[in-house]
Amino acid sequence: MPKENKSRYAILGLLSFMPCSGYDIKKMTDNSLKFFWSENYGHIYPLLKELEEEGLADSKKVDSGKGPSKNVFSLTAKGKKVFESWLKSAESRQRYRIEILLKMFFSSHLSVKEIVAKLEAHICEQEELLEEYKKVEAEFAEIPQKRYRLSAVITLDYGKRHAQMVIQWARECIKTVNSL
Amino acid sequence: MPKENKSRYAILGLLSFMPCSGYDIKKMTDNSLKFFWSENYGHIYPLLKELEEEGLADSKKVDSGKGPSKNVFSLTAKGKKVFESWLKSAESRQRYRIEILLKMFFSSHLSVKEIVAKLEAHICEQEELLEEYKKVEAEFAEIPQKRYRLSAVITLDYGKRHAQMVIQWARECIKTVNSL
DNA sequence: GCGCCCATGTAACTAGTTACATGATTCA
DNA sequence: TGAATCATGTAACTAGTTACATGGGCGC
Repeated sequence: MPKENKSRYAILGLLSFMPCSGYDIKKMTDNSLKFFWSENYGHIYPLLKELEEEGLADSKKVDSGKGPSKNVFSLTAKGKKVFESWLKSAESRQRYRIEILLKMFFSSHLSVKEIVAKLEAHICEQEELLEEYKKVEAEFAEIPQKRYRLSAVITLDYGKRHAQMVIQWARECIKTVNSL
Repeated sequence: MPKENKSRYAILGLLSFMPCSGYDIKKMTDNSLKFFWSENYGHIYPLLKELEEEGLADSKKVDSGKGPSKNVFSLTAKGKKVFESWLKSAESRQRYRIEILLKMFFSSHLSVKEIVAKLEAHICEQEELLEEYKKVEAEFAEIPQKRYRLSAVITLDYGKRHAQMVIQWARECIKTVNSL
C-alpha cells in the first residue's frame, strides 16, 4: 500500500528550499505554485505533523521577536532522501477530469447557440489566465540567475501553451458546431 | 453548501442517453469517457442509490433472460432538469495538480541528464497516448451521423491537441535545459 | 471443470476542502 | 480602535480509490 499522496512531496520540496512553517507553505503554494498546485491549511498542518512523526521533517518553535512564534519545520536527511526518490521516480498516471469535455460530450442536449456561448465563455476565461501568466512572466524576467529562473520559466511556459491550446481548440469547436 | 460532486452529473448524463445499470455505467465510462473522465464501482453504486433517494433516478429490476438480473436506473423528469441545469451552468474553477510541473519546479535537485531523461520519458508517454487517440478517431470516422459524432470529435480533438502541446513543451524544455 | 465475463455491492481507506475558533501584532 | 496580516489548528465534511466478497452463466 504505497502512499500516493503527492501533497507530502510538494511540502517536502518546499522544505528543501528552506525551513518553513505551515503558514509559510501556504503562502508559497499560493504564490509560486498556484498555477499547477494548491494546498490548504486543513491539509498542510496535519501533513506536517505526519511528516514529523515519520522522521522526514523536524520542527522547532521559533520566536522571531515580531509577530507570534512560528513552528518551523525543516527537512531531515531521511526526508531529503524520500523527496529525491520521488523526484526521480516515474509520474503515476494521473486521472483526468475535464468538466468542459464532459459537458461537450453531452452537448446534444444543448442548442447550437448554447454550445457556442459556453465555448466562448471558456475562451474568455483562458484568455484571462494567459494574461495573468504573461504578467508573472514579466516579473520573472528580471531575475538574473539562469538556473534559479529555470523552474519558473518551464512551468509558466506550460501554462501559456495550455491556455493557447484550449483557446484554439474551442475556436475550432465553434467553427465545427456552426457548420452543422 | 452546494454539492460540487461532478460524478453525479456524469452518471445523470449517461442515464440521459439510455437507462443503465451500475455495471453499464462503469463500462461506458471505461469506453467512451476514459480519456477525460473515470468512475469506479465504489463510487457508482452508492451514487446511484443517492440519486434514487433524491428522486433524480429510479430503478427497476430487469431480468433479461440471460445472465444475472440487472438493477436498471433511468432518469426521472426531475433528474433531467437537474442534469440540464448543470449542463448550462458555468464550469467551476477546477483545481490543477500537474505532477510533472511539480517535479520540474524542484528540478534544481536533479542533474541536467536526469531532467532530460524525465522529459523524454514524458514525451514518450504522450506519444503513446496520441497514437491511442488516433486509433479511436479512425474508428469514429466510420460513424455517419454528424450530430452524434460531434461529441466524440470534439473531445478527441482536445486530447490530441493536449498531447501535442505537452510534447512540444517538453522538447522546448530539453533545449532550454541543455543550453544551461 | 476452469476461466472469463456479467453483475452488485460494501468496508476501509486515502485525499482534499470548508468553515470555524483562536489570538497576537502591525499599521493607519 | 479597528482592519489587515501573521499564525496554528481542528471538526466536519465531500470526494474518490482499492480491495474484497459473492454468485450466476457461458463457452471451451
